[in-house]
Amino acid sequence: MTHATDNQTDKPNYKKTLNLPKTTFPMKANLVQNEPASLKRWDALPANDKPKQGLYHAMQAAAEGRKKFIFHDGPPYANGSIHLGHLMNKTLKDLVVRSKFMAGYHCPYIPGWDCHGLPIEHKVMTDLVESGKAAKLDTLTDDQRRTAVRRECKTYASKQIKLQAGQMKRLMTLADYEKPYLTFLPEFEAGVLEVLADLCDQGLVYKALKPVHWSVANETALADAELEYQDREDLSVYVDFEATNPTAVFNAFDISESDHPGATPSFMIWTTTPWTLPANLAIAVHERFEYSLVRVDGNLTVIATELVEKVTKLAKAEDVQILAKTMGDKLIGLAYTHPLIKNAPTPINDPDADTCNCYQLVHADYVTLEDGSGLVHTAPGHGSDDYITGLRVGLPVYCPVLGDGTYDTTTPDWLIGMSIWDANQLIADRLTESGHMFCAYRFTHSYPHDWRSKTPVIFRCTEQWFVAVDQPTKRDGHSLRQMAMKSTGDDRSVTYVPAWGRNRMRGMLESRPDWCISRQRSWGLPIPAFTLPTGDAFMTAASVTAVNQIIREKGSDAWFADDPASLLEHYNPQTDPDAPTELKDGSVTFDQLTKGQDILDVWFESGSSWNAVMKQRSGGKDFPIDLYLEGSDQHRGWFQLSLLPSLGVTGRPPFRTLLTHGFMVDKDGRKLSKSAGAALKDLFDRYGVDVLRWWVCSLAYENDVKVDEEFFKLAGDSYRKIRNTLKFMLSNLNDYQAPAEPDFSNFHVHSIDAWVLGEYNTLIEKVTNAYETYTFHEAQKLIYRFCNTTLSSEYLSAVKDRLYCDAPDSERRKNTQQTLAVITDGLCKLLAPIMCHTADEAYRALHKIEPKEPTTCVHLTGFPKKINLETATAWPLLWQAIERVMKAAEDTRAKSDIDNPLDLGVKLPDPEGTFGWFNQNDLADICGVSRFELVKSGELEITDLRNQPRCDRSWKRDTTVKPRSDGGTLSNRDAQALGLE
RNA sequence: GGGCCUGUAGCUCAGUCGGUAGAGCGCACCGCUGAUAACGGUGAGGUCGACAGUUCAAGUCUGUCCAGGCCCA
Repeated sequence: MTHATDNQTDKPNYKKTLNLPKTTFPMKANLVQNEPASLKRWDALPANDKPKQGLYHAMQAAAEGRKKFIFHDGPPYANGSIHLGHLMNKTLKDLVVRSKFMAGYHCPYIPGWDCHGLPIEHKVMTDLVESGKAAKLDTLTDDQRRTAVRRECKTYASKQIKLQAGQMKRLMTLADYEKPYLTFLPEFEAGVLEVLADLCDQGLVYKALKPVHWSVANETALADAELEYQDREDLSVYVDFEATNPTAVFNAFDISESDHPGATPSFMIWTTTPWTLPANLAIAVHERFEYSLVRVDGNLTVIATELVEKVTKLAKAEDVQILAKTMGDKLIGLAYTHPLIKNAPTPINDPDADTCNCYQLVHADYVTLEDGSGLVHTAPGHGSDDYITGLRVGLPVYCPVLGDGTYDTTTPDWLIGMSIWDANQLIADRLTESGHMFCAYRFTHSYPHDWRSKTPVIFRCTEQWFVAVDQPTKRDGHSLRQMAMKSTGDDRSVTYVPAWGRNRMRGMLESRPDWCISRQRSWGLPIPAFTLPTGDAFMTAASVTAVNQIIREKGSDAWFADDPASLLEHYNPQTDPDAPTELKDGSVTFDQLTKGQDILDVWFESGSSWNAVMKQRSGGKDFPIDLYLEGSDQHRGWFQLSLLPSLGVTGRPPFRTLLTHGFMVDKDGRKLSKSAGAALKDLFDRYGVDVLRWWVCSLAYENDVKVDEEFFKLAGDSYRKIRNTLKFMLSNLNDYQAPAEPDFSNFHVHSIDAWVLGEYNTLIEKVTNAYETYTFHEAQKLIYRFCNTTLSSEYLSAVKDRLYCDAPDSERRKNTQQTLAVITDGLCKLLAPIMCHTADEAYRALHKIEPKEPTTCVHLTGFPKKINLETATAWPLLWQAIERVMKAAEDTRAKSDIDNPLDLGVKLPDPEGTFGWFNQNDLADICGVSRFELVKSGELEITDLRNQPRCDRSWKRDTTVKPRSDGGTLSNRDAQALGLE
């Protein structure tokens, strides 16, 4: 063999005789340019004989016949670009889809969008007003106008879906994007109405006047999930309501007639919503609290004893004197005079209401001594507690506030037509003038707001449709709440990840009120209810089913286009046991009905997706669903509102496992601002999706997730570490042709190759297990640790010498190359769900796939199988010894002028012969030294080998180095590699 | 105000049944220059949110408080 000589020393230059690493796999990932190319290549993947192509369909075709894993997408709202929250949610879901496939399941995934609802309608209406088209709408009939608005909304939503789907595809998420579920599609709408019909059938749907959260800005009732809490400054007032009969009050306090004070006593109430005072019909006290009759600066008033000091201090009262005390139950039934209204008013829509129980003191359990005066202002038309109290003691449901937030004609003249927000101050002023105001101050508290308009919400009584939570079902008499408590209780029918989701959900189900499912808007699925000439509502299971036949065929626009008679074309009152008698006996015909104006709460639609998508598309097979995965806010949202309909209809929960993730917060742990959460497009372009996915995968997602620019940079750093490890392995496999099946028969149990393959086996087991249990950050950590520590710093740095310097075909080198090939292949597969692009890039480089060949793809493989190979059991002990050696070597180098570890030798005492079977060349390579010797006794010794000859080729100073025939100084191994003696 | 959750190194996180606090990143220093916009080694760095309690012993159990998140009132 000939080789070049070094000009300066005249010695042979051996560099060109080494098997130096070489690969087409670049160090620089260039993700932003190269990821789209991968996406394009995957899109071209054929899916067997199926008409559809692309990676998703190829995977489905490959998975046919496997055990199914049913996973269901919670629909994001079809509005705006996707943001950091979507990044986390969609990536986590994709980790499930991909890891389930790789683990050997068939996991189809249908993406969905929540398309109806206020935010879109609001946006569209704003645009229509701005473009001047809104005026035209006013010239149309109601049905025409709503149809026109709906058309615009549909166009808008479709555009948003296209935008988001494109971004989700760029995120490399796999799903059936050609056939998503959209809540405005007739097929979906029909699936929702099926659920509604079944709930009607179970006797759970009713219409009633109830106080609901009402958005004044949008003139609609709001669901709990449509509220968001914001700080708001309000006027807080303490008001004296004069007793009608002073003597009765004094008697209640057991004051003898001779001691009666000469003034009229009052009852002091506290409220933060002065605008509800005109609707006051009662004052609630707690029968077991003690109340005091107090003289405050000359006035007589009643306050809970415990709160006297607090309240009077607040008002800066100077002279406070407690005259007498009594228990709350003595006060019940005492009458008072409303400071603003002479006679108790009757509700505008119920002129016959009985008002004889108004303006009295009543008992209520919810009275506390935390705030206020211990006497609670009660307005049944404006509060949920108040409503219940009103029902109990026989008060009318009086709500003098109209949908637009102004007072109706039953209020005093000076309030009629006025906005409640303006009335707050005016009412306070009036009370001050009339001497009823004890104290008023402004304060800030957290208050519910309409999530869309960001305006404060009020409680207001309206006619709404409800799903009853405590009503027994006709099926077995169990109420939704009972079934829900069972499913979150001990029967363990649902698994919660993390486990505390169970308690959280349980707490919410325990206390939730009936579900208000109606909305007063246009963009949604109409509630197919009719009004009879008597004014009564008509909606039965059979009528809903009948109308649904039309909707399934024509879509919900038919509700607005068709008349009642044609909508009820398939309805026969004779066969409907719940039909109203006037329809049964024919005294009322269909054309005398009027169509209801309400649409369904969007949560009812998404809450029916288990039926409208999963059951319906699979003919009932894909139910119940294995996994729902969403943010922890969905405990109240989609999770709960899917659970309730499913329990009502099927008697069982729709899901087997609920997995929740936390929210993004800033680097200080604070709520993320809107602007900080945006700008995802930018992140794609700066870091690449593989880096973003790697970052998501690293998150302890069950808690809040801190997000900051810095973290993406760090994720980029560790991405590069993985990439470099892959690159190094690939570059040492350049001259390696893998056999069809790897053969480990000539591997020594004590070899370092066997050791690393043992570590690799452990990795496979732990990582696949981590995927299985959705602990993706564990998988990420294990993979990173394996690349960084096991491979890069331990194995690869040890085998570098044999890869470079051994004869290319030496058994030792070939064994190591086979090891590398197997590990690289397996690593690509374990990484595939996370770094989709890079894993496939490395996999194709490993198998030397031509760039134009599209069919080889790591994503169509599966997780690697463990290698059947024994590993020496003494390795853990050996590594402990090696750690001591490394420290000693570092010590020696620090204390001397030796720089290069190859100038060192090691003598390790091994009196028991524990390490006797290990190859001492392996040990030297692991430590990066030239010689490693096991000795029977003595201390660990690091020797200076600088006076020993150094191999010109491998730079090692082992015992075989000597001058060779080519003029160089070489070790035996290097001489052999060059064919020299 | 209530329910659920979180707080451990500068950062991200482990820490099982209560038994002398761990890893990675970053940082500092050293080496290599045949993984090179790489690679290897060594090291510093902690009142475990605070306070009290139970215990021979508390990051771990109990209580109170502080800070933050989600959901609700």
